[in-house]
Amino acid sequence: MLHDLQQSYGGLFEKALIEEINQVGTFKEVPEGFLLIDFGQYIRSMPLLVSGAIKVLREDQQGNELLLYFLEEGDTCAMTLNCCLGQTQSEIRAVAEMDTKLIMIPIQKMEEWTGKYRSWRNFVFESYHNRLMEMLESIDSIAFLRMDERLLKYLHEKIAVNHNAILHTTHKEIAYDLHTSRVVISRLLKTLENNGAIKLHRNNIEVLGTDQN
Amino acid sequence: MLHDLQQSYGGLFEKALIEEINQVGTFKEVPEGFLLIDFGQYIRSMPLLVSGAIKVLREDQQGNELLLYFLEEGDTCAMTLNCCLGQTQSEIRAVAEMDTKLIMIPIQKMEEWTGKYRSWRNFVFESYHNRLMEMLESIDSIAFLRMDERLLKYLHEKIAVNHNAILHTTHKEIAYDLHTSRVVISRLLKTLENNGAIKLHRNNIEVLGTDQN
DNA sequence: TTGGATGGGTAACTCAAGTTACACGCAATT
DNA sequence: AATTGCGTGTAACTTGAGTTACCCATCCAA
Repeated sequence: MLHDLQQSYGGLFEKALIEEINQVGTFKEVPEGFLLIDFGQYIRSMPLLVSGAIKVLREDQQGNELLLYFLEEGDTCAMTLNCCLGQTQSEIRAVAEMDTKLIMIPIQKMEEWTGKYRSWRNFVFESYHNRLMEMLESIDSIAFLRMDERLLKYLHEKIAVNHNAILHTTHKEIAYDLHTSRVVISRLLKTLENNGAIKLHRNNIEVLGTDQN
Repeated sequence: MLHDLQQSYGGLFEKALIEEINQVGTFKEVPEGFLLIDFGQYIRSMPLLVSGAIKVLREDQQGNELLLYFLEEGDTCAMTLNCCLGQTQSEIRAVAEMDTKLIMIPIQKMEEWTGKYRSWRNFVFESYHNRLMEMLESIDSIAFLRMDERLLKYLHEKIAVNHNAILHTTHKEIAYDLHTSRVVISRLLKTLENNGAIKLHRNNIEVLGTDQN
């Protein structure tokens, strides 16, 4: 774990903090699709992402989902920070987008460290900042873009976190993430294919014209 | 200013911090409609709200707006926090919803105080928390509600911050805030009136069935 | 008092997106 | 080989909301 820690957070945290994390943190490895946090759950520890990616989702009253953003290496879950501090329930669902490695920090340490380590404080502030920016991005997409534009953006985000221009997913799952119906996604994907932006296959989508090809 | 400070933040901050704020902060009083921050501006000070309310907006590429949330007494602008720390430009526009009193803190103090005062740290964290929750609320509304529901919710939020069930506003302004067109708002308002939820007058809307009546 | 600006009402049309329904192929299981 | 479930394609219809156009009323300044 120490190696992973130094790899991902060595440049960010001072030595003493790295050591503390190494002592009180627990290493966790979860497979793709693993449900890390669900709505209404109380959170007892805070995740630091070492590798992989996490999908953060919101749910409406009918149980339909909406993707908020992805977390990647070096990120932490700001919503978790919130819940820890406020002792409130989780407002979001977090699912492993791929096989993912994390270090879990007991929440008691959080408060302690914010007083003790300047680098930790800055890290927490920066996490909040990043999450707010991602929420803004998300609002922009939902409020200002048409579904076809949102879809294309989604595909490119997904490529970025997966480092692979071939997305192993289904139309149904995309529809869940974008809070629409499968039929709509199939229709729009077909149009994108006709425009030469992507190629459709069973269970995967090849996105053309990206750096990952 | 000291009086206002103690009124709004006395229970929150320790004495020493209140005194520091009193020394370095500058009191500011702005009229309704005053543009406090605009997109792209660099921010040199951070506002603490003493009384009144502030409307925080996002803009799309065509220059159309979208209301994100309101700030009230005891709040601060988390987006400002962000911008101060990151030295980046403002991502939002902030407009006084009514005559508003603020205390402006030079941003250099922010960093200093987060190390020095626990109450300040908690205040900043809590502000971030509140803003994230409001962004979530905002996303819920945009993504999950129909325009008529969003409109009704908007009216009630507006009543809450104005402490008055008669809203002095125009259909056009509501349309801006909800990122739609005046015609759509007029249509929906008329339906609400026919359902007995509101009464329409020139330049003001009376919302029925609230505590403020 | 007249003309312009602003606020609001309403009809008619367009379009993006959601819904329903059904067809077909692929893959795993029996 | 037959069954079942899943992933996808597509047509036909519905609906919420954006657009255009034109109406009238109020208010204010020239």
